[in-house]
Amino acid sequence: MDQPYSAERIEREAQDYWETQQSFVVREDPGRPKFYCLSMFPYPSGRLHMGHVRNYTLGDVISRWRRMEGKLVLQPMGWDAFGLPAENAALQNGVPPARWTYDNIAYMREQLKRLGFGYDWSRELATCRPEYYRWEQWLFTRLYARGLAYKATAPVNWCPTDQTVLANEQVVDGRCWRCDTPVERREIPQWFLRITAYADELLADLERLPGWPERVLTMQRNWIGRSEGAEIEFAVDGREPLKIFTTRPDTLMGVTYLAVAPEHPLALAAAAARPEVARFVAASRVAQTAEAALETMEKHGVDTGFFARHPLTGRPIPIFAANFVLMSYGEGAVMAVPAHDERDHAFARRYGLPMTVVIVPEGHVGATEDLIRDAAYTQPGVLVHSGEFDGLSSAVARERIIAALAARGAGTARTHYRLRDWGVSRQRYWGTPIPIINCAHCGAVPVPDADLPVVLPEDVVPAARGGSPLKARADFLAATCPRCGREAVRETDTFDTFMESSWYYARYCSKDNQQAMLDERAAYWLPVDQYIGGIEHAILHLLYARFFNKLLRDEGLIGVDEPFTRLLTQGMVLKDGSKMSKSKGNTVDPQALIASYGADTARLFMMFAAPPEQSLEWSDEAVAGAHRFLKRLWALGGAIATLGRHSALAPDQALRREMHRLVDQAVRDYERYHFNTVIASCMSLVNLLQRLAEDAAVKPALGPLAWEGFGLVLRLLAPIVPHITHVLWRDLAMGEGAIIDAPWPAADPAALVQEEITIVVQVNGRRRGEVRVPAASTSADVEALALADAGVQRHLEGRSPRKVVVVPGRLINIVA
RNA sequence: GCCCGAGUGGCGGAAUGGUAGACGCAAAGGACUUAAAAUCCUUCGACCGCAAGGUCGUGCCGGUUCGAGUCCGGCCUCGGGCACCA
Repeated sequence: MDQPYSAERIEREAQDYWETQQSFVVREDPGRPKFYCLSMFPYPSGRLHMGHVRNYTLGDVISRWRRMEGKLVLQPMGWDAFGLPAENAALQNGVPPARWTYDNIAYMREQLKRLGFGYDWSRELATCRPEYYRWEQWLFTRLYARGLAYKATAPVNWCPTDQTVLANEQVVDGRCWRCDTPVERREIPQWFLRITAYADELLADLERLPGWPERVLTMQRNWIGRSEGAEIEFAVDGREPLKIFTTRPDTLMGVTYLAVAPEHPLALAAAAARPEVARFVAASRVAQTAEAALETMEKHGVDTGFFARHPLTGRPIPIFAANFVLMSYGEGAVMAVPAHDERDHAFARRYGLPMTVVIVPEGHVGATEDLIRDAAYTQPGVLVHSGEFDGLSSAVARERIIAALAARGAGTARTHYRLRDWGVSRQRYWGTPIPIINCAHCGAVPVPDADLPVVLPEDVVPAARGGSPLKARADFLAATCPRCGREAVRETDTFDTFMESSWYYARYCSKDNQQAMLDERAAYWLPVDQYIGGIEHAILHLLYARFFNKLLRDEGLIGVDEPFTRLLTQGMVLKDGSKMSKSKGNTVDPQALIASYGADTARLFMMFAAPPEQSLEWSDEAVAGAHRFLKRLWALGGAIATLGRHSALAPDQALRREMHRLVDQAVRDYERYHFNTVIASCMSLVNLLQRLAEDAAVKPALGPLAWEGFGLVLRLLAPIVPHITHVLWRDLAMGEGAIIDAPWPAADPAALVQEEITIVVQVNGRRRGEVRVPAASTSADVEALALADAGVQRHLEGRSPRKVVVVPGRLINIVA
């Protein structure tokens, strides 16, 4: 401790201690309160980035803090190891995705260890290992048996030059990122999980997640998008009727056309007869699948020449083919009410289609056409031009119109979800093989349990063109139909990587079990008490994980309804105001930070620079500032060591009160997860203790107070900067064991008692002074003192108070 | 286009509807030093004033309230998500 602060030495000593003591390896103990703290596992991209450092520091701070509070803490770590970047890397350097991934994991594991995170490494898992994904395959076959997995067609981005499916990310401005060819939309058969069967429960259970940020709950609610409406059948002369869904059955009498997808049988039939429809259908193939692209593209259409019959009036309604209608959503057809829907309005204008106003605001006078001159009228209102429904409100009309449809067998009330079933097929190599054998006679047959896992060959280097390399692997492809025993071929599609990340939180509990997916240990640890990750996962990952939890529950594998009790969504790490990214060239490598300042400085900076949920602006100067604080803390330890530890004299009460006030503040801020203000309080404590240590040289009675304060601040800082506090605690012999096992501190309530307090005095809401009053003063006492104040009298300018508002213990406002 | 957030000193940020700017960074001045670095001390929202003190100030416009950074309505800008990046 006489030596200057050396992060490298200190951090090695602390980490050696945790390693030899196996400090973070945990076993279930039903007699103790458990705390499962989980950070979203990383994709092994090669090196940690600042977002990881922030995420994992937050998780580690919470874990260590709960442990000091007396909880049995599980904090595991693993690797979300399947995914597209490994294939992209393979294209660049010819290394198999497996090799690249395992090398990355090895490097990043060392980085995590160097940062001092308290993980139970005995539970480490990588999702690309057969012993992990075999259970995912097993679960899929169970879901298939229960009808929760099924096959249907869905659109993909297709590059006609490379003859391959592109991810949305690989489509740039509507073109292939490699060869610049305009991307086409293709409908191909794919596997789906029936998440919509759980839509109601996924929506309802959001109410049972008070530990989640409100904005995430709102986003999920909107994403699921439950809406009440009607399913309506429009008869088509000489063809199958069209089934459509609408949330606005009250506008039914205003329907002036229908629109079908370009791939719809009706559009294809029209294309055979009319060249302009054929041209339109062909042109519509050049399109993307992303919703953002779909919503912002030019809306085009063409008259198919077919007519539908209005279900109530029998009036003929023209049917258009339109590029914004997708075949795979619903029935591939929509009804259009241009007077009351923005998109229909714009489309009708473009093609000179009629608009009929059927809803007007209550009390509307004048021509109804004026209502929709510039835009559709989308609010509810009163019905007009709707025959027998005229004069009804939108709400009543919905019921009546649905009843009228039902009476004719042409429609029914229906609940609809924006949420769509989850397409889990990927036409890629580096993923979990879908455990299906395609037999010419029996169709898609699930692989029997005894034949699982279906192992992905790891010696493959994928190519840019031509789709999955598994199609060229005879050893992988060849299979025998489990049902009829004839020759068959294995499914070559792999799972969406969101599948693996949807249940890893449970597998950590039973990681070594080769006989079952999960066991009783999962029952002990689940649910996760605290989950921590980026806000960018607010919808997809978190919704899929919630869905999987319910699937696992319904398979009898776990007992809880929701996987994550509390959720912390951390903000991004920015530099110069924007997200760090290779393309922007504004990245800062955490490795350099660790090398020059050490893990504690990195952790301290990350926790101090912003509250967890906000974005964090990178600053080299602020990092240096964090390091400076650690040097001061170290030097303070040296100064404290020279002071007397015991004294018969009473400590300075005012100083002790200030000390415990700061401790109290820090403890409260831990509860709120405001680690930046925890650190602010600790800095104030260190400032106070520095002055105190100087004064103690001449006033020995201050020695014990300095020791007390230092013991408190070390423990408050221990979760954030565990290395330096470990060594200082040990070298100053602050307690029996290591600081990681020391009890969590609390402010001494006796020290916090004040005899006199300061009350702020306002006149008409503006601060005009303050008065010192005994802590036990009544409102009347405070008012009398405030009114006697010279400054108050001056600002009253002779007026008498009309009203006096007293906030006990804080403030008095005199209104004159 | 749709859904969800965020905007406070030169900078990061603090503030259960109750003293706006805690804590830190940067900057300026000073101490120590032959000098520099390191360290320590002081000042630090804008404007008026010698001072006491006062006025203005939390993206913009409006509202609720004794009192609004905080609540409500409308805008602007930036960020996240939009189902095949993870």
